[in-house]
Amino acid sequence: MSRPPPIVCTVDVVLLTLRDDALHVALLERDRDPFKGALALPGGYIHAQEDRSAVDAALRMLREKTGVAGPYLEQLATFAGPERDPRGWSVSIAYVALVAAASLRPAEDDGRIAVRPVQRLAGLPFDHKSIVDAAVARVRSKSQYSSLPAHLCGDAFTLPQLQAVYEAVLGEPINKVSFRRKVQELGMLEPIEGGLEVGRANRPAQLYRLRRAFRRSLSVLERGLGSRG
Amino acid sequence: MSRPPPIVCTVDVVLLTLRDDALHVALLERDRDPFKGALALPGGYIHAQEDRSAVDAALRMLREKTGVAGPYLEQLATFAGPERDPRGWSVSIAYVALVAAASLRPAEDDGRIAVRPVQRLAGLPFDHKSIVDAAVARVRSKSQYSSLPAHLCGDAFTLPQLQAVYEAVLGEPINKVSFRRKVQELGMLEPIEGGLEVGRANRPAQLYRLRRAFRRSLSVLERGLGSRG
DNA sequence: ACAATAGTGTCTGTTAGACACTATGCC
DNA sequence: GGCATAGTGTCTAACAGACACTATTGT
Repeated sequence: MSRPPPIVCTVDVVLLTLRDDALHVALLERDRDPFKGALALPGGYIHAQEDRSAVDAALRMLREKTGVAGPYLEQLATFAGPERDPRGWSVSIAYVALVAAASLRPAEDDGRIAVRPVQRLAGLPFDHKSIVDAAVARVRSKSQYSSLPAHLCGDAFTLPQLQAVYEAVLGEPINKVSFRRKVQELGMLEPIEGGLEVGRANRPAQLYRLRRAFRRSLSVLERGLGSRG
Repeated sequence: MSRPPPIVCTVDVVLLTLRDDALHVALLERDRDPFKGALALPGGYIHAQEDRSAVDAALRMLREKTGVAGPYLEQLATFAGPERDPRGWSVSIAYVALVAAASLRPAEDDGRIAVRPVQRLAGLPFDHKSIVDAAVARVRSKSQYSSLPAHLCGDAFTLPQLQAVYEAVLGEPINKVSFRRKVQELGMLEPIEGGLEVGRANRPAQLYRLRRAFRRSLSVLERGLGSRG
């Protein structure tokens, strides 16, 4: 009765990025059974000796398996039950991480990860499809009223670029004036002095970056973009 | 490397109710070490043989330890780390449950539970204070744009009563007209035919109940009550 | 000059809150 | 009738979206 039951406890990370105006998820080929050889979410056992927290474990998975360091990261939900893993009752603490597309290139070129669109995902082992779906839903929902999509951009970006990211995530066009009002209200950006996008045959756009305070956290609005989604 | 680490895996429930216009949490006296005798959240080990999921485990805790059956229940977050439990690295999947105050009376009268205001909580063992704080924050946040507070009411209630519940949870007065517009928009209520609140020296109020579809789920608005929180 | 996109000013429809009014019970 | 609270009509201020205009680059 007072002896802990034999429950497997893991952390899985849904690492999302934007490519070709569509959300993509980073997957790894499993190197052991069950589902050896299948593409699955980066994840693994918590190391009680090493990890100081669950977030810590998630960051370790990302670092070791995908080379990604210091991304935006938040806990998604915990998936648990006797059916989700053929080895028996298991618990997976799932996290969502967002990175700029460029951050995934090295690991992808090395063949260490595969990047797949979140639509048309099939054949994922365990309940990883459900976990990805939950992550995408969370990201879409939070994008309506927070600075979250900015974490899909690189270090410097223009407002039109940021708007395109919001539109890709939300899946609908946004009014330019409203968008800029909201970004102003969010107050998470600072202009880069003298930084302009160059090389195109039009008026260059001002470059911005995330303010230090919002590099790994969010700015949130009372009322979001008025999407009727 | 492939052997699961010795991690304790538990479920804890923050069972909230409204009393005297203030959120209260249900606590149990711990009957064993660590923290024997202290008031703590209802919780315990997942029973791999018995529980079909984490929600299932949470419902079992509630039923066995507080007598509460069929409340509104949602996953809150998972708290994990080496410090939160003196026995070592532990994982607690935390849930929030809401019930009408009357539902707690039997267990409270039997001395099986203690009901305490969520403000002025002190001396909780483990990281239970943090868990309660997170639960309260979640409830307040979600109350701004959903039918969640209705689960703190009994089976039948009037709109003025429901508004008082929202105001107690949100901690600020709400405009009557706006409130009724939002409730209408949420569409989670149905009037009880011929049901009127009686016995008071004024015009009686119409009684409502939650529509069947919303008995254990939420109705959500695009834009919430315009609180400037 | 022209093409193309960045960025802004302004108008209008929608929505939320204030206020006041009517409705209906008990005494 | 008077009191108290339920429930509604309506005005106004705030806000979001549409539109059009100006700004600034490369060619």
